[in-house]
Amino acid sequence: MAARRPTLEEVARRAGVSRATASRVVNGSTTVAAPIREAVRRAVAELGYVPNLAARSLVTQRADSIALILPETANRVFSDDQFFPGVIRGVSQRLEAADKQLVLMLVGSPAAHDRAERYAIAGHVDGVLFASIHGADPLPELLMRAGVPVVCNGRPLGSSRVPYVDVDQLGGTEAAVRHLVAAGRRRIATIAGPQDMVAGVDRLTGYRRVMADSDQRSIVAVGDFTRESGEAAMRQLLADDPQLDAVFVASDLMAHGALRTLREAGRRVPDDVAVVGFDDIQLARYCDPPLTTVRQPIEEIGRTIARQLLRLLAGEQIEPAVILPTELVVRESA
Amino acid sequence: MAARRPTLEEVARRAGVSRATASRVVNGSTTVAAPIREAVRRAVAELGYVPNLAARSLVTQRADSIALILPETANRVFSDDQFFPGVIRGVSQRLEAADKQLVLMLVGSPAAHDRAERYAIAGHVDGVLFASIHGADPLPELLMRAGVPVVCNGRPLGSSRVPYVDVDQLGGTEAAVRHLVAAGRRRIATIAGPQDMVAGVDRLTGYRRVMADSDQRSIVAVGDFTRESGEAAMRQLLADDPQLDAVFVASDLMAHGALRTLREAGRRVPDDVAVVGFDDIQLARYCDPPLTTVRQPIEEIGRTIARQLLRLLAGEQIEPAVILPTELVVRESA
DNA sequence: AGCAGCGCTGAGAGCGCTCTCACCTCACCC
DNA sequence: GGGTGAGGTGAGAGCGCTCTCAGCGCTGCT
Repeated sequence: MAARRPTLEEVARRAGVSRATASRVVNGSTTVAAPIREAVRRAVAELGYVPNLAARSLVTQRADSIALILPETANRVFSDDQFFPGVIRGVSQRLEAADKQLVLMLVGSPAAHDRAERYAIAGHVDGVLFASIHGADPLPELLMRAGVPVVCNGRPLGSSRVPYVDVDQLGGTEAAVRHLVAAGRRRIATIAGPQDMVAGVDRLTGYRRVMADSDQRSIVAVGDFTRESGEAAMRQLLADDPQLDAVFVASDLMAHGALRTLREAGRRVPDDVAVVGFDDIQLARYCDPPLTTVRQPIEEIGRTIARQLLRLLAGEQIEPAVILPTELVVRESA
Repeated sequence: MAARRPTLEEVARRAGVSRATASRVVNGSTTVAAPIREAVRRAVAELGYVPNLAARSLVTQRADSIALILPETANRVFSDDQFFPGVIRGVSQRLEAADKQLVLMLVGSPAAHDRAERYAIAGHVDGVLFASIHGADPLPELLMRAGVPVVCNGRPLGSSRVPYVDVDQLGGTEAAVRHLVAAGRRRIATIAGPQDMVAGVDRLTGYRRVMADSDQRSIVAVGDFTRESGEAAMRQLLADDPQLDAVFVASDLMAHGALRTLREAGRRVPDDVAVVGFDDIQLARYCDPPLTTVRQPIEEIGRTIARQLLRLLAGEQIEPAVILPTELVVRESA
């Protein structure tokens, strides 16, 4: 298939030096005499030599690349139009600075799950980052036990000792719901996220807590963070309690769906029903009306998980958890 | 860092066989006696053995994984809320069936570009897929010359011999613009995509062709496929020709931005201005009004580039180009 | 009885690289 | 003039695996 590629041996021969010296030049060692260095460089250029990474990592025990595992189908990953890209961008920034290759792996199916596991344990990557973990996915824990450095985005459900980085879900949610209470709303419902994800669970917990504090009854529907599910959940809520005057929606995408249902049902936002989302994705600004929502520092999450992993790789001790702040952004929908 | 992992040697010793036999069992050879096979399996399980892929691919010259390179910043990649995920899903399906690992690489910066090049040439992957190529990016051609099997999504600009898969951009565009002409629109503008991408160029060409055929003047603004650019381009068009009664927008995301500008300018859609998009992303259905657009078989693109690459890897001869059909989807915006 | 042939296993080479260690050359100094 | 050490280079081991090839014990045929 692929043309045979030149080896270091050939480069060395052409430059009239030993393999060891050629290797030194390729790897930027300074202890090589200038003329020899030049000769090797020329040989490399002429042959179009590129080191075989498999051979290199076999001896160095490093792969100089790290995996970002998104345990989702590609659909979910990308339908959320700013969360993943933001995280990825943050991760990229940090890894690029450390000259590590970022490898993205989407594991939706069980087969892909297994393959990713083997891939990571087999030493193709030096460490693994997880984003958006579903349920008590055993993979992070499993990899950690196998000796692979791991950092998660989002507190893992279940009892896990995997270090993670999360945002202040509870704080953000409570700020949002209190905002509705303070505005005089009396029947505040919520569209919760999937209850097998920690973001789904925490945002519902925050909502319930404020409701209890202000002696209001909880009105709950559950979605899965997609637009369609937001639409359906909103219909459900209107059926359950036609009198509701506010909704806290656990993601902006679901809020977008909810807005559509409200429009179809003839409710004006925010006059009849106030709506608050979560995430502050780009779309939030383009909703009609623009969405009041909870902003999370998405890129910072990416940068932070990458930084923690790099520290781990460097042999440092790292915090078991890092919590980043959230912030309520008030626009027109509430 | 990582705990020392067991080697095949240790598995063999524990099972009381040679390394060769252990290897045979691990790789599923049938020519091993059942009791020995069992013993090896047990040893593998007990030690938690996972083959070192670097060592394996060093000798087999295969990596059993293929790269999908997205030469974009993560932002652009994901803001398009259905194109990339669709392609990725299609690719995943095919590769999973072939038991190959998919490695996604986002190369936005020049540094990442170089790293990706080395990564691919260094044999970390058996082949490379490209999606959404910018300008005359030399990377595909370069990799091909280096002996790496390559297939592109989208006809590469410039003179390239890299095999590709594309949709019928011209046909789709012409259908869309003719639809506007047939509806009696007399001042049809366009918001074109970036002119360093073939999708941007072709869709503008198609528009111009129909305009010329129907003796209408072209009214052109150029965006970069993002929502913001669509918004800005629409403002530009309204300033250039306040009388325009239709717009063909080269992507749904830009169309979403354009709709907002039109609403702000007080134009009713489709009464005052008809709008047609391109892509048929999910959002199109959620626009207000729902967007008439050109659907392209996104997942099929992914499946097709993957299939072509796998055929290439298998040593087959493949077509230099495969063109997939597009289809006009009429909703309410035009 | 002898030998071909089959089913199975083990020895060993070698994939392309890095890295240790020994060595070789020169100043430079006492 | 000999010793010392710095600066540079090469030989060779070995990373963990696959795969060829030889060899083992049998069966079954001549």
